[in-house]
This record gives sequence, structure tokens and C-alpha cells, in this order.
Amino acid sequence: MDLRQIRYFVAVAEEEHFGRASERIRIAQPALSRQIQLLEAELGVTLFDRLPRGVKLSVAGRTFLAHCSQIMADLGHAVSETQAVARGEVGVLKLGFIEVAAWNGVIPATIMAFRDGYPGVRLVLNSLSGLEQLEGIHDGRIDAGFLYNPPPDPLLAIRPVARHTVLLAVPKDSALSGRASVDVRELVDQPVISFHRRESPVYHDELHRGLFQAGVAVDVVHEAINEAEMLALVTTGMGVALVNECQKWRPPHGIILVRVDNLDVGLDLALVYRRDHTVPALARFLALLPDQTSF
Amino acid sequence: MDLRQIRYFVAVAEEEHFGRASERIRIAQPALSRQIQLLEAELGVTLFDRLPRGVKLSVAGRTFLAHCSQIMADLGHAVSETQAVARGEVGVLKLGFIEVAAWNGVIPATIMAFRDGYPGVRLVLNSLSGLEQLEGIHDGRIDAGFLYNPPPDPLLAIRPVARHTVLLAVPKDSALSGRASVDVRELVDQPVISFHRRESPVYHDELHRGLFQAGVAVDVVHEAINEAEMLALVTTGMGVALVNECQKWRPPHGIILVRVDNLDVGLDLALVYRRDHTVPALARFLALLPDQTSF
DNA sequence: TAAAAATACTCCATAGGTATTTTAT
DNA sequence: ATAAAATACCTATGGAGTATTTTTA
Repeated sequence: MDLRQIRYFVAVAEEEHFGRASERIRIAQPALSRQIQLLEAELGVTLFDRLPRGVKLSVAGRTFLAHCSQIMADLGHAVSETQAVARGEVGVLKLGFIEVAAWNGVIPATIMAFRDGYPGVRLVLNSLSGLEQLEGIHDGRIDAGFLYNPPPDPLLAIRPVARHTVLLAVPKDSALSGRASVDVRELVDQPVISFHRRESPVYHDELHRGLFQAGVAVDVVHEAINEAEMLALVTTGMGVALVNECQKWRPPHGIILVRVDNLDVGLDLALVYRRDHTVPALARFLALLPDQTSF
Repeated sequence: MDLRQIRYFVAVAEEEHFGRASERIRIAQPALSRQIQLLEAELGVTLFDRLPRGVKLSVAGRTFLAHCSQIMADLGHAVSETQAVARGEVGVLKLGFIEVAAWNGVIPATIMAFRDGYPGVRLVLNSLSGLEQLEGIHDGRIDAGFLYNPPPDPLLAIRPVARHTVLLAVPKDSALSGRASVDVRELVDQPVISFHRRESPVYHDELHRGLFQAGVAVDVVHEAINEAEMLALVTTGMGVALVNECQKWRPPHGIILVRVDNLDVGLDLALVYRRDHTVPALARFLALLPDQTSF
């Protein structure tokens, strides 16, 4: 059997006339007759009753036509849906992100723009740590992830998205809370709440490298497991903390965030994905993602 | 596009390997590669991600595969259902019949056998007059009809089914009601309830020809429009009536049916259908219909 | 280096074309 | 007699085969 034969069959069924059908499908009448005969022979069924003036569908032919129309329509849908998926207009896109980075800026903006532009793509969003995202990207649990300071990896493509810095979180009633900015060297006499290296080694090292370069040996009074814990401890007055500037989009009650001068800490937010990624919708997402230079 | 390409695509998708797939479908690997490339070119979509050890379906390829599996399955169903319809095992069979002839005998027996043997065929049964059936057979409202004394018609096939005769319907309290049989000549002095010729001309003529041949000129006191009316009038004592012997299967209260000797009336019940009939189920029905000789 | 897919080319099966015959009213 | 489908036969497109090259981990 052959889709050509099915198309021919539908044409003859609709025209009820081999000659007219052959004109419609632009082949000669004998060629059409033969294809229909081959189809009938393969099915072992007479599809048309031959009349002196044209033909009519047989009872079995009517049954076959109903199915064929359905099949041809389904095939059309299959093609257009496959093409839509290939264009990235339909499907699923699984993204990871660092929660704090998604409170404002390029991440929510791009996600909103993508939802708008590609309503046929289901976005699956997961708030994950940087390490979890890298694992997820490798094993395919997510297609791409927004994370800070991605490690170099020949398998991964890295699209810089934004460069964030750190702010000093101080209690509202602290002596520093009224200041527009604080020089990093002023932290020498301050008790500092830091975080455990294990939770974010690249950032931890980057931060301490920045402090070392400024010649500041800080007095770490606690190592928290995340910034939320750090901020909670700052409110108790236990010390001050250097936190991601994105915390300003959700400032905790009782805490003031102050700019820190002369501390060069790079928090490079990037969209990371497999260089050999195969999800067309990801290309669409990348196209909507503003280049870092535009910030 | 081509069903062959779709079969090839499914094979490669399942094997995830052009070489193995080509063995499975018994063609050379390059031929398979080319057909897949042609399919991809026609769709404008990459269906497989080529890896160093085999291939994997792309995202769009997975979408296409899902549809293709469905389409191939539908096509299989289309073929088998079409063949079943052609064999007369599935479909619709529309039959007409004379009500009185269907109370017993070959008609209900054959219908029961057919229902049993071909549960996939929906039987549509219509109680119609002989004339209505002939019209219905001509214009396709019914595929075949059980009727009496069908007129000769080169377009129609006639399958004799049974030969019925007539009985004399007399009131229970009549002088004739105790008799095993009545000679037709005894009707000379009886008031007779007949029926209007328009309602069944062939039978009417046959009946009166039979009476004429027996030398009986009957005293017709009423011309009814059907046998039910005739029987109703017999119960009133208005007269006697010659009715189809099938009435014995549903004898009205207050009436006795008596055999009539020396009256040669042929009520030839036949199944009538278009000689060029196209309903496969009708052939099955005919095969189940006992030949008249077996009665 | 090796496994697998792609390319180059050759061949032939078969779809399609033209001329003609058969069929059924 | 006529319209339409079927048959006969020829042509050529393109599917499939063999040999070889390219690709990538």
C-alpha cells in the first residue's frame, strides 16, 4: 500500500469518475485505473462499482474512504505539529534557576516574554542550587539553568546574563545603617556572618578572594547554609553579612542593605545548557534572552 | 511523503541504528539513509540526532513517531474493517417484509440465524407492503424484501422462499366452524369479505382467478384495505373471508380458520433484491436462506 | 582507530504516458 | 453509437544495491 494510492482513491471517490479524477491529480487515466486496481488487489476488495457513466463507491469503498479521510487528516496534523515542535513553538522547556536571581531582572522578564511569544510551549521551572542545575543539565532533567559563575566545561554552553555584586546587610539600628556606602576595609572590626563553602564553593572562593585582595581579614562569627539564614542572624545583631545584591528586591524587615566600596566580587549570572542541546524551544528562549551588553 | 518512508522511520526510531533497522526491513543501509533524508527534507525537520554510535530521535522526531504509530495502526484497522465489510461480516442490511409472513417460518428463522452468524451486521427491518418494498428496493431504501408474487422485472432477482395458500376465516359460532375443510364451491351462498384490488393487485387477481377457475362467483359484501380489517369484520358476522394461511400463527379471538379444498391460489413468498445489488451482507443472508425445495 | 552514517554511482522495478480495445447502455 | 474504463506496450523516474568516504568520540 501507498499514500499515493490512497490519495488517488480519495480523488476517484470524490469525482466518481476516473477521467475527471485523473485530470485533478494530473496523471493519465490508465495510470489511475491501474493504481486503483493494484489497491483493490492488495486489499482483496472491490472499492468501486463500475457503471457505464463513471463509477460509484462500493459499500466496502465507503468504509475505506471514511478511514482514509481520517488518516490523511491525521497525517497533515502530524506534519504540522512535528514542524511546530521543530521550530520550538510547541513542546516543553525545562529550566532551572537560582531563586534569589529570579525576583527581578532578566529571568522573570525573559520568562514572561517567552510565555507571551510561545504559548504552545509548557515551561517547567525548578528552583535549584547551582550544583543541582549543573547535574540536571548533564542528565537531561532540565534543558538549561540560570546559575552563578558556571565552571568551564567543554560540554556546556554558557550565555552571560547579568553581573551581580554584593551588598552589606546590617541591622537597622546599627551604626552603619545610615551610611550610603561602606568601604570594605571597615569590615575589619566587624563580626561577619558568612556561609559554608560547601554550599557554593565558587562564590565562596570568589568572595574571599575579593576580601583578601582588599587586604581585609574578616572575623567570621558564623557560617550559615544560605543567605536567608545569614539575614535572619543579622537581624539578631550577631553580625553583618555580605549578600547577593538581588536581596534588595525582597529586603527583610529590620535589615538595611548598604553598598560596599572597593570590594571586587563577580557574581556572574549565566544561562547554562548543553552545547549539543536538542530542544528547539531552547533556541527560541535564547533568542529572547537579552545579551548581557544591553544591561 | 510515502508510507514506505514512514515504515522506515518507525524502524529506525525503534532500533536507534540505521544498520540494524536496514536489516530488519531488508534493505541496504544507504537506501535507508537516503529515504530518511528525503523524509527529513520534505518535512523540513531533523528527525534523528546522529550520534557516533547510532542515532536517537530528536524532540520533533518523538512527536512524529507518536503520530506515525497511530496512523499505521489506524491504517491497519481501516484495511481489516474494509475487508470485513466486503466479506459482509460488518455493515448494515436493510430488509423489508410482509408482516403476516414474518410471524413464523423461514423469515424469522433466517433472521435469527443471520443475527447469530453475523453480529457485526446491523439488521434494519421494515414492515412494508409488497408495493412499498418494490419501490424501496429500486431506490435503495431497502436492500431486499420478502414479498408475495413479485412481478417479473429484469432488474430484480427473485429467490422463492415459500408457497403459502389461503384459509377460510369463519366466525366461531358459524355452521362452518366445526368443519375440517370446506370445498370452495360451498362459498357460492356465503357473503364474502374481500379486499380492495389496489392494495395488492397481483394477489387479488390470483385469488379471483382461482375462484373463477373453480366456477365460484362469490358474493362480495365488503372490500377491506387489509386482512386485519377483513378478520375484524368476520368477527362481526358480516361474512367469511379468504385470508393468508399465516394468520393461523396469530388466530384472532372468535374466528376459526378452515382449510379450503379445490381452490388453487398461489401465494409465492420470495426474497426480492436488485440483480446488481452491492451489499455484501446480502450475499451472506442469501446463503443462510433455505432453498424453497427444502420445505 | 573503529563504528556508523553519508556519498557516489549504477541498475532495474514500476509509476506514468500514448494508443487502442472492451464494455455497457 | 457513445462515453468511460481497461488493456497493451513503451518510457523514465527514483528506489535500492555495491563500493567508498566522511565523521566523531
